[in-house]
Amino acid sequence: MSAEKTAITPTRAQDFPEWYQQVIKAADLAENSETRGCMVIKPWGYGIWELIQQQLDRRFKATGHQNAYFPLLIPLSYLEKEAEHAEGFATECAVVTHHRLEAVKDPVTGKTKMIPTGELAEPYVIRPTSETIIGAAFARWIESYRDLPLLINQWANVMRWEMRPRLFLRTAEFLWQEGHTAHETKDEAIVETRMIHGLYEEFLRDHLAIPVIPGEKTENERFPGADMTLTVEAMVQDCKAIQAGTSHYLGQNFSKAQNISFTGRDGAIQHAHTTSWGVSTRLIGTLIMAHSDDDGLVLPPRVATQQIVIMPITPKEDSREAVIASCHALAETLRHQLHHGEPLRVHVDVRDLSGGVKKWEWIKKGVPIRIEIGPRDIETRKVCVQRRDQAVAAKDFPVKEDFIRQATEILDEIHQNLLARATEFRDANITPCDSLEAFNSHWANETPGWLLTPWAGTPDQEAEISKQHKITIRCVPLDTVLLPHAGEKCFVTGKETATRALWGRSY
RNA sequence: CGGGGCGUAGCGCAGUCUGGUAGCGCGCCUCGUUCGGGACGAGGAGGCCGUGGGUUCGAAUCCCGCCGCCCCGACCA
Repeated sequence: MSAEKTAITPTRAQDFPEWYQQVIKAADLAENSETRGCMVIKPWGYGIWELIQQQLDRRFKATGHQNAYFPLLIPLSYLEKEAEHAEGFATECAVVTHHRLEAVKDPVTGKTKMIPTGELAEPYVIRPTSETIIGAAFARWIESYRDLPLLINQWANVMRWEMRPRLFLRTAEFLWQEGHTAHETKDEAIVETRMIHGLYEEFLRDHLAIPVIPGEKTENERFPGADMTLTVEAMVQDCKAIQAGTSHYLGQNFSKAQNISFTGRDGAIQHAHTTSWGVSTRLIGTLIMAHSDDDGLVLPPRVATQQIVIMPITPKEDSREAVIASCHALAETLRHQLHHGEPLRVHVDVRDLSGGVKKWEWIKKGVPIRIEIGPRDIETRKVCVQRRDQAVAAKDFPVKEDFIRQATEILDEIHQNLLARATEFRDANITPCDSLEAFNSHWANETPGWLLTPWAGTPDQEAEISKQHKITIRCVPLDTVLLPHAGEKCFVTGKETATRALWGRSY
């Protein structure tokens, strides 16, 4: 076996999209289902989502939001109320038109067919997002300025009839959270929109170890019906951009269309200012592409379904029981430790498989720390520690008690290493650019990084450049983001400008 | 939704041109030898060849419809 052999074929460099699919398969995260464009999320993948959910939910609650649940099916007429918004979704919705199935037996073949009957007077749309149905509820619930702000979040599935699905990144049905809030004033609504934007940025950084560029979408790229769309843009290992989360200020557009109004402090009827914001199972696709390597998945510790896997090494029958007991005892001790407020997630793999097979399985699944304990380790009171952020062959043999003490620190160290690695990669692949010529030639590269340019162009100019190079303005980065400067004059119009646009290919 | 490719065992594929009711590798199960390591040997299980129809004595193979998947576009909150 050659030293270069990788657990995943092809490698990232050989065929990135195929590598991505193979990582998902090797880590047993998800698979395509019989239902078009939809995936089955398997336990190892769903566990990641549950952790994302729990940790984000805690942050939403801490910032004053409450969870609620709204119907999956939205009356068609609700979408008709908000024209601009509805146009943005119209072509990709699944529509429910019947409410009964009738079993009909074919007299010739004897086979039973199910025929939809009972056509609905008004069809329902399977929610592509819930602005309209939640807005209708808000219209009922809000009467006075005293009812504001109304801060609601929903964990749900939504459906968009995607033409080109990709596991986790773009599936027809996906899981997400959608926050919907209503406020008395524009300022308050914008504070909310920005607060959530910041929350997403921190979550990506501190929980998923993904450094993002926070910024605002241009008018062309905005959510249909929004006055302002904020985004967090992640760069993955083929230098493409992934919009990892968005937060929208919807102005009074939706509240006027849906009559979300209230009596103000001055007694006058006013329309509320609303926001909406969300992240989805796409985060899982983003973290796979951001961190994984040619041996498979690499999980950031805070969202690892299991953080530590202990593998008993039992070469001799007479010491077998003692080794396994020792592994369980260590696991139990570790489970009593807290890592960012949560008990360590530790698994003992007692399956009767050869050690090498087990070890590689957990490498491919991306477990942050692997522990091996054999008869010799019991005698020396040491444990064999291997880390997913280090070379496969790298091993450390600390005294067991020392490891127990250091376990949570090692997890944090792994997190920091992943974040540092991803940040370094991102920064190396963002280039300042203020010349049209350099800009145009840049996109001929095989995996072009992002360009940061001074920008004062029109939406039409933006659209033309986008089409020409198959790129988009990912965002206009926030002032607080420190990126290298590239002159003061727009690379297209030559006008002086303080605005910087970040261009790139995206998923 | 346009252009191309493909549906045969859990996975990857051969067989299709030149019809004669299925084969290889990996995986899986059993036994044995191994084993601080992605082991080896022997034996075994598993498929109405995507689906509906047609041609034929006979169809994985030929013809027509449908469904699904993959790649490239268009679309993508």
